[in-house]
Amino acid sequence: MIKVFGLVDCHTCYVSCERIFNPKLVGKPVVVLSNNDGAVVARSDEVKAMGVKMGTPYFEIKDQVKSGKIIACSSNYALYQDISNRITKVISEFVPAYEVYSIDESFIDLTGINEDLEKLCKELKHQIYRQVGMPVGVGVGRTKTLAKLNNWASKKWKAKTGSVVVLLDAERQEKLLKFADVGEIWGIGSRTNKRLELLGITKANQLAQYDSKMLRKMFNVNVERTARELNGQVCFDLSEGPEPKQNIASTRMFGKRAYELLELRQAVATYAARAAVKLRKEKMLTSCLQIFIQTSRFDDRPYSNGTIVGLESPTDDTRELIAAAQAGLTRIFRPGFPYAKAGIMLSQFEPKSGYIPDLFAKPARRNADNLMSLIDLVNKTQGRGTLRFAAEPEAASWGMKREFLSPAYTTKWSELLKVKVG
DNA sequence: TCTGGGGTCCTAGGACCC
DNA sequence: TCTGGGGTCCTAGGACCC
Repeated sequence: MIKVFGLVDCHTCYVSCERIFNPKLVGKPVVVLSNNDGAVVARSDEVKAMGVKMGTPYFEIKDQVKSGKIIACSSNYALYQDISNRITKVISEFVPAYEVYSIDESFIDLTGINEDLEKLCKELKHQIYRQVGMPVGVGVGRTKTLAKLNNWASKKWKAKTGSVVVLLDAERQEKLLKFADVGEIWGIGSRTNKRLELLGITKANQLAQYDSKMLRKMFNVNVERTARELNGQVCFDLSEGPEPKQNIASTRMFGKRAYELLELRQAVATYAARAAVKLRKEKMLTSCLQIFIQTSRFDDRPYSNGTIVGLESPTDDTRELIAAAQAGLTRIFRPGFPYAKAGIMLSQFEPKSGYIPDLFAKPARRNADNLMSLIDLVNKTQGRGTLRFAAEPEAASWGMKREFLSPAYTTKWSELLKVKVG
């Protein structure tokens, strides 16, 4: 059976999320800022037209924000995730199989659907807009890589007002490959792009025609697969259901430099607790915790260090993880540096169900499971931070800056949108 | 002054084994 | 001058993604 893949992608996702609940932002130049209001992570079309690049540091556009030329929003991931979940629900009602690829993209499997696919995708787009308020584009092709590229084309080809591009016959697909730069292809990043240029490969069709065995030799198996996919040969299949995570990270830049061990201890405890929540959500136990601290990479005298702390026995107990993180921190902390960032990473997981501690393992603390479930439940229903460990401060000097935060419209009762009638 | 966070996969190279 | 040849496993780092 010949496969058909689609890619549904939210148009300027975070900006559109903000616009759903604040229609005043529609048609205006809007950016969404990263954590700590550090840099631009999403731009509306109006802002793109002004020449503001992705990743621009906030201070470079501060004047335009102050003077009202650009509207800034702090990122509100709880809101974006909630919108994303609603979109997934609409998709799930439309197609037999799909893969949530990221917060703003999903692959859909259209194989064997005996309908006008363009019409079907337009209807899907329409329903997502009607039910959730999110504008999306859809690209359809013989492989994931082609679906991605066709989705890109849906934004580039002005004639395609419907934002749905379906290319299933080789000739029409080839036309796009001739038009698209290799750098636009999914899986070809800036490094590979530069090296391909040296070989004289600048357009997607040239990569498709290049000897794939040579590509494997000169680059790696992924570049080879990407080239094959451009020819319609499926190398990346749909993966249904999220793969179990292999790593869990919680890392943050500080809102303000931290110098004292105490500040870092608090930060690290907060991150460890956050990672522990994610771990329990995955229903996994970890036996390896990594911790790192670093000054800003723009500092004259940078210091960066990390260490690995093995856990005595696999655990998902926040207290164990905080203790391990503190032990690691003591090893790598050096006084006198302006620390800008710290982080925790967990790895080496095993499923919690069916875990049998070995005879000599350190026993889990009493009632650990009940305590952790209770904490998670309270924090989920009453808001993050309602219950926390003593090592985590309520408000920290190094905490996140979020000057332009929108309300939690959909995830906190107290911040539900109020509608006036009459 | 101010520059994101969280992932995955692949590869090269070292350690170790017989 | 020449200096086994496979394996496996692990890790750090690179490259990519959104």
